[in-house]
Formats: sequence, structure tokens, C-alpha cells
Amino acid sequence: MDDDPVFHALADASRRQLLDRLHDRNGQTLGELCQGLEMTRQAVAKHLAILEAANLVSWRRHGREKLHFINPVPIGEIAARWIGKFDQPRLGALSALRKTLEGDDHG
Amino acid sequence: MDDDPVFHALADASRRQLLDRLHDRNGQTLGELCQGLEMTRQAVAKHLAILEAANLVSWRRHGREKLHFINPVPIGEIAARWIGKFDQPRLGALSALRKTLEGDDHG
DNA sequence: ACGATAAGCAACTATTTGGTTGCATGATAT
DNA sequence: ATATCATGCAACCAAATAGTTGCTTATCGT
Repeated sequence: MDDDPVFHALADASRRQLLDRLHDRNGQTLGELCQGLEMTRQAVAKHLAILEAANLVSWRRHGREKLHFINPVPIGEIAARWIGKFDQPRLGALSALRKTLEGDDHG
Repeated sequence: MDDDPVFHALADASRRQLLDRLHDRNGQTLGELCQGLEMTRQAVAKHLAILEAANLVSWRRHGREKLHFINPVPIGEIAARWIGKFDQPRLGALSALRKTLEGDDHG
């Protein structure tokens, strides 16, 4: 697997904020996601494109609206992998965490 | 806490590679970390400085050598927080993981 | 003392990135 | 049909980034 797009997508505070907003309320349109942000719609659209490329956000068209949905799987995978790599020796809880992740519906 | 330096530091593949190398063998010098990399020593030093700023790497002087050590704590914290935020509803193992992190020697 | 080795510092460059403005497309409602 | 609203696309710009080269400082071994 190629981690890089996910790490890259998570590196920007604006993009993490967008994930926060989607986490708060899933299925928002581009316009909704722009509200209250000090950014143009086009800037937000670019951030969303990066999040989409990292498979962190997916979308569905509804008429002329584009509804955005968060996908927590890549975050979970990276977290599990990196905890595993750097913390595993001292974390007994990890195996349970791993099992939970692997037993889920994301391959 | 300010996540941003950690996310930013992890965003670069070269820096993740440096963490991999330190994970493989801890306490390496700058020169050792450079070996086999398609990068100048100065470039590696800059990456290490960014990792240090994110508290992901610390170092100790040994004569004229600078020994680098990995610090897994920030990775664990971020992983725990982000799993918590985006995956917690489906992860029972997280609370144990959190406890383990909080009970450790890192303040 | 002196050459060799390890690292530090600073200036410079090319590329990437986050953001913009302007215009085009497509769906909705009257 | 046509005005309006939501989004798409492309060019452009300024700032940040990854990398370089060149030079300096400090320690080790002889």
C-alpha cells in the first residue's frame, strides 16, 4: 500500500478541519463545507480533491449538489501500522486493536 | 496540544524513511543515517531538524558525534486521538490503548 | 600541532503548494 | 426559456519546501 497520499493529505490543517467538519456532520455539500471558512470555494474544492485522492473522502452526486462523506478506514490503517511499528513493543493493547481493524469490513 | 508539527513531519517520505531507519537501529549518527540515501548530509540534517521540532526524534552528543533517537510518543498520541475521533465508535480496544499511553513515562 | 572526520551554518535555487481570479458547465425553479 | 444556484476547470501568484553548494567549527587520532 502507498501511505504517502494519506500522510500528505493529513499534513494540512485546513484539510484536517474539513475532516473534522465531515466527522461532525457527514454528507455535506461543497458550499456547506465552505461556510465560515476563510477560504474561497475553489480552495476548499482543491483540498477536497486531495482528500479524495487519499481515499479519505468520497462523494455522491445529488442533482447539482455533490455530497461529501468521510472514510475513516485509511486513518485507521495508518494509525494501526504506525503504532505497530513504533509502539508495539510496549503496547499490549495493540493486538486487540489490530484484530478489531482486521475483522472489520475494509479488507 | 499542537498536532501540526507532527503531521507535517510525517508528511514527507524521506522523513518517514529516517524514522524507519532509527526504528531499525536506534542511536545512529547523522553520518550513518545518510549512508545509502540519495541525499546530501545537509538535506538529512534538515529533515532531522523537522523531526526534532515535532518531538519525534531526540539526540545526545557523544564527542563530535550526534546520536539520534526515535520518540514514539507523539505518533502514539496522534494515532490514539485520530482513531478516537474517526474510528472510536467501532473500536473497543481503544480505551486500553489510551490508558497504556497515559500511564507511561512521558508526562 | 595537524590532518582527517563529524557536524553546524548560511545563501541560493527549483519545485511544490495553498490560495486566488475569471470563466464555463450543468441542474433547478419560475 | 432564462435567471439562478452549485459545481468544474484553468491560469496565475506568492510563499513554503526540499534540495543544493560552500564555508566554518569542533573533536579525534597520530
